[in-house]
Amino acid sequence: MSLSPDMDTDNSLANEPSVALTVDLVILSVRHGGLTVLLAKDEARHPGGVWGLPGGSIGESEDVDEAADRLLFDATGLQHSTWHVEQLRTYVPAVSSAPDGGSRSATIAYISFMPVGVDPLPGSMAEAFRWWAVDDLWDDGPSLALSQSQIILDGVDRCRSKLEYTTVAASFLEEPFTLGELRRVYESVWGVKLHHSNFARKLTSSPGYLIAEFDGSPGRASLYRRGDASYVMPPILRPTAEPT
Amino acid sequence: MSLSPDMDTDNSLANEPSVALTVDLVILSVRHGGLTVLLAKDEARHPGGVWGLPGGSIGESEDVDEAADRLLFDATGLQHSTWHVEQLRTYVPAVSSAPDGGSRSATIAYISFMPVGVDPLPGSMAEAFRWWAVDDLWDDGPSLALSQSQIILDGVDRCRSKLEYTTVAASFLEEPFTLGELRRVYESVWGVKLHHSNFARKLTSSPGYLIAEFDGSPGRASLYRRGDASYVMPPILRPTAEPT
DNA sequence: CCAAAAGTGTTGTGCTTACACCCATGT
DNA sequence: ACATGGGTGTAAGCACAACACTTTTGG
Repeated sequence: MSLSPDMDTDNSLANEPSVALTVDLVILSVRHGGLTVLLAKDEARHPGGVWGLPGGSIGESEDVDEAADRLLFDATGLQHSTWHVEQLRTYVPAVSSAPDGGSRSATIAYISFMPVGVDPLPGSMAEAFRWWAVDDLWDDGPSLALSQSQIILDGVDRCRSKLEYTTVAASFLEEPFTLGELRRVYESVWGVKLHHSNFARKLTSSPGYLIAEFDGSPGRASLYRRGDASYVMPPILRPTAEPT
Repeated sequence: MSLSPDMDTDNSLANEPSVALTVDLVILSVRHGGLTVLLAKDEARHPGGVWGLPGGSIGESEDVDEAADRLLFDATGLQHSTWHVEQLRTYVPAVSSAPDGGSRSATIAYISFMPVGVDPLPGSMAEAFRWWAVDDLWDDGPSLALSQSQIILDGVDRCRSKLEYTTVAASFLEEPFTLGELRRVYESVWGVKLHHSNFARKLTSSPGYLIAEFDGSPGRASLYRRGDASYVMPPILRPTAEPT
């Protein structure tokens, strides 16, 4: 049917139209007891005074992962060596549905987790940054482009499920942290309540998740740092309403 | 440091260089007791007589998911409505490391699972297709571009881990299938042996995974179809050497 | 003095594992 | 007849959930 080797499936690197290749960052954090996302009011990237995801384009000397690292630095002003950054997904709408109607756009979305206490510096780029609670985004939130909403939704989904079987929850916290703080991360992201004692047992027995830094007695909370493990074994399953 | 709003982080859709935006397909199947990947010998996409992943470029009237669907049809000649297709990752090397040295390339990789009994039709495009065992790919396999090897590795990793907590294993089989066939999919992909009785109990008790079509007595195997569930609850964990 | 948070202990339940056993089919 | 594959049963072991209890800190 569409076996057309000469026009559509052929891609000899020359006759491509101009493609706007951009990186969008879904930077998440746990603040005020809920999951929040960092949005930017950037007239260049999001014209019309609307809020949107921070990001930018890829430099010639860097690959896309390096570009995401650099743009994350641009948006937050801080090194992120201990933070979690991963590619989320790439969005390429049909040309006809592109905003300007004519040119191809491709958006490579990344997701990153940032601890509290780390705040972006809005000054240098005349951009305004703000944390928005993701639960209120669709009710009280700012006006967002449809594609941006979809990217945020996908990023939040990825975040929620990654907490189950990886150790990324700890990257929402600055070291050292207590088990109670870590538990509140899970509770805030998932919107559930977890048993403090069983939670502590499960996390401390997961090999490589946590490194005890200060051993606390019943009154004083123990302090921990992130271990080397990336995966939690066995996984920490959400108590209610597992996906079916 | 790299807070350079005017040149690097600005991406007003106009001044982008030509970007070759292509879709690569990692089409996996379980054949001869092991995981296999479909490679194409396509002079247009992979010059020099080397093997590579099937794929192509995105048409103007379609988004990237639709393009992956269409290209999957082109490579296999068969509709895939019941098969599993998902985006894997996007690869954008630095411009300096591109094959022709000058232009930007972006490869959006998709992964798809195909049952046995479905074979691609190589004729119409003068392309040669072949299934290659992924375990032998690095020893006895064809010469592959480095980027293609990386994409295949990432796809196989994604496949192996998705078997644990989703129902995609069933998409490696044509309906109806028996629990033994499904068990051999897990065993082939993971390279392990599973207890037949406990495996059957676990799978049949996972809500929505399987729909019994023919109820077998102890001698005759029951036949099943895929259910509506996408996730396995609880997950089927690999017996040996879980990730840490 | 009381509330909240963190650590420790205990017990029952449920699931998984491992193994044994049975039934039907095909060669 | 026997090997193979599939289905059923069961006892041991383990993990987890739920709850009670203690200790410290903070107001």
